[in-house]
This record gives sequence, structure tokens and C-alpha cells, in this order.
Amino acid sequence: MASTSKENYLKTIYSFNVINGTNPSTAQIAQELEISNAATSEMAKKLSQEGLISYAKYKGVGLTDEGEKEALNVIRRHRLWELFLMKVLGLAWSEVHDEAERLEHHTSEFLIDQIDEYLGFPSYDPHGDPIPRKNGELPVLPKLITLQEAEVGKRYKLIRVDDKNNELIIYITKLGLVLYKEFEVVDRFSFDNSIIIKLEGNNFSISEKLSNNLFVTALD
Amino acid sequence: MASTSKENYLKTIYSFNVINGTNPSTAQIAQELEISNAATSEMAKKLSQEGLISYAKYKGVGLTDEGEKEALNVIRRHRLWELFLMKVLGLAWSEVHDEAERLEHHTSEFLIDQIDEYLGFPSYDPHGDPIPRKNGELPVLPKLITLQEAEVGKRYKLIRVDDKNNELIIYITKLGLVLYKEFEVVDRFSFDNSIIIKLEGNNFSISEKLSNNLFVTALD
DNA sequence: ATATAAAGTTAGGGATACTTAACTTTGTAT
DNA sequence: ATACAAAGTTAAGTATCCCTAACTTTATAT
Repeated sequence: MASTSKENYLKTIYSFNVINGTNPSTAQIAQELEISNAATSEMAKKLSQEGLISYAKYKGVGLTDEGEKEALNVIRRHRLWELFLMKVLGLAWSEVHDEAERLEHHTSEFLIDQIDEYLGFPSYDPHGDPIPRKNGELPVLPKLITLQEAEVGKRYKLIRVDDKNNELIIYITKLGLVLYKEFEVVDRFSFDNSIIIKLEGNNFSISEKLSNNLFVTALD
Repeated sequence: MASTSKENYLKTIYSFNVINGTNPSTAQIAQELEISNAATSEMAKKLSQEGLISYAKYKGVGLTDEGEKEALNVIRRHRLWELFLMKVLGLAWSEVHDEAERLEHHTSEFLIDQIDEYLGFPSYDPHGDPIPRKNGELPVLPKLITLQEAEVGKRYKLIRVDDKNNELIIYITKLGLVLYKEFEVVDRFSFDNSIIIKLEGNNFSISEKLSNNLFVTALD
């Protein structure tokens, strides 16, 4: 197991790949990890020497196969902890991310396998993110669109939300909009791109920003 | 929360106090933590400056009130994790110590309180050790004797075992001698101070060393 | 009382993971 | 084509926590 700093570095690159489809620059990693660019460049050198990332000065960094494996392993621990804490202790959706963020670095392979088994080898975490399997495989997510892209008059199901945004999670929980909930898009205003959804008989207004962070599938 | 190293240092002093009834020397701490005497002296200076221990050169170290509070907090986290992992995941008696040893340093007050509540605010961990309460109080252990001190012909109940000795725990588990189990002392041999106990109809020989690590109460 | 072994401390050094300040490279606008 | 701002790297320094080697204090045996 790499150090906490190294694990976070690898995880950050992986997430960037998934979200943006490109490799991050060292400065983008620095911003995400809230450390200086200098520290990030230095770490890039080390991880590159260790064969976990590819790094060409001024050209950003990318994960090697080994680095990706390591990243997936950290993410696996993170997402299993999140689900475990929600299921067993009943922690709120918004509470599990921060706890998992620390525990993920201090969990033996044995313990995480026990948690995995306890949960029945789940494929998705409480935010709808896929949980990497022990062998490194990643369950496939169905093709999702953002709620912003949804059409008025159609029904949708919430499949994934951004796990880092606690305020968002607290807010939609209050609305009663939890994962896998179905609802209808009843209107949208081009004025501010806000969207009105109908959820269990009630209408709610969803701002443009919020709608861009909610990932849904259409119900035929 | 102090660093992992500092927390372990404080915990070690506390345990030494409990086991030996005296304050440890820096060298004794070094041995326990498997670090050099030099590192231990250095840390003594730092913790002393922070007001967590009292330290006079060449005279050993002792916890201040604040240091003891901190130590009890770490021990609380350790013992709650042990019990939690056994109860929820069914980890073996011998497996929980090492996991708890790492998790104890990365558990928020919020999370440990949740675990405490989930377990029903327990007083003892799976080895029979008292779990410090949130306010720092320590449940009292009934007066215990070691099995070595037990009398032939009397019945006893196992109340506590040394949690650091995994081999011991694996061994007695195989015998069927779990915590709170009752048994009779049927014989003892002064030749090697071994003791014969009768447990669920079967006789087992307990070596002197083992008997010194099993803490029991007499059943009237 | 004192020599000496054991116990404990200090000095100097290394790894990790950060910082700020100074410098270099890159990409872009004219 | 160049010059300039933005992006990224290097250099030098700090804190933590460890090490070995050298030194000092303490306890003990005669």
C-alpha cells in the first residue's frame, strides 16, 4: 500500500480521467488536493520513478496500468466504506464521504474483503458510483444523461449524484429525491435553465447547476 | 487529534501504568513501540512541551491529566472498533486487534459515537477490557485473579485475556474457552505449575505461562 | 569511593510531504 | 516573430518522525 498522499494523488488523476476524459496537469492536481504546485511536481517525479504514473515535464501526468490498479483499489475501499457506513450505522448520505476519505487509507485487504462480502459484493455505492471489484474490474454504468439534458414530459430515474458535493446531497434528500427514485420532468424555463420535476405528487424547481449534477436514465 | 505516533506513545504509557502500576522509562516505551531510544527521548520532549506528559530527563515519563484523557480516547476508539468488527463482520477474536490498531487513529468523534451507540454503549471489549466512556470514565473491572492463582476444586469464569497475544487467543478459542465461559479447576502440577481445567466435560492442560494471561473470577 | 556497565540523551542525518520564492517553459495575441 | 502572461518546475527551507553513533548520567559491585 502506498502512503496516504500517494494514494490520494493517484485517485485524483483517476477521477480527473473519468470526469474530463483527459489527463490532468500537475496544477489541476494541486488545486484538487489543495497543495502547492511545487509539491505536486515533486510528487509527480516520485510516482513516475515508482512506475505508477507517466510524467513528462510541462505535459501533465497519466496513470500507468499499475497506477490505475492502485487508484481503483483506493476507490474500491472508499466506496465500500461509504456503503457499509450507510447500511450498518445508518449514516446519512452526506456524512459517509468524509469518513471514507480517511478510512480508505488504513484498511487492510482482509478487512475490505470482509466488508465486501458482508455487503454482498455490491456494484454501486450510495451515490451511484460503480465499486471496483477485487480483480480491478469496474461495473459498467448504464448510459446516463444529466437532468439538464432531460426532456419535458418524460419520466426519469435518478442513478448517480456527485459524491463530493455534500450540500447538494443534503438538499435533494430534503426534497425526497434519493437514489433510484423516479420522477417526471414537467417544465423547464429557458430564462435560467431551471427545471420543474414532479416527485410523488409535488413539484420542485431544480436550478441549472443542480440539474447538471444529477445523472438520470429515461424510463421508456 | 494528535498524530498516530503521538497517540501510540500516550497509549503505551497508559498501558504500562495499568499493567505495572508504575511509569515507564523512555527505553521501555522504545521497546514496546519498536523504535530507537533516541526517537523516544525526542518524542518525550515534544509531548512534554505540549503538556501531555510529564518528563524529567533520566527519570521516565508519566501522563498529565490531559495526556491521560487523550490516551483513554485512543483506547476507547480501539476497543469500540474491536467489538464492532467482531459483532458486525464476525471477525475472529484474534483478527480484530491489528485492524483496530490502524483504524483507531483515523476515526472521527462523530463516527466513534455512532459505533458506540450501535453497540449499545458497551462497557467491555471482546477481550474483557473496559471501554472508556465518552466522558473519560472507565467502567470498573470486577476484582480478577489469574488462572494460575486459582484453587483446585473450584469453579471460575473467564473475564479477561491479554489482547495483544494473538497466539494465545487462537489457542484458547480452539479449546472452546471463550470469554465469560465457566469451568472447573480440577488439578494442578507443582512440577511445572500447569493447571488442568474441566470445560464442558473435557479436561485441558493449561501451561503456567498461559494461565498467567487468563483473568478469572471465582463463582461463589 | 569509584570504576564500570547499563540506561538514557544529544547530535547529526535521512525520508516524506509540505511551503514560498525564483526561475523556466509554453501558448497566445499582436 | 516576439513578448508576455500563465502554467509549471526547481531550489531552498520547515515539520514530523525515524535512524545510528557518540556521549552523559545512573546504578551497581567491589
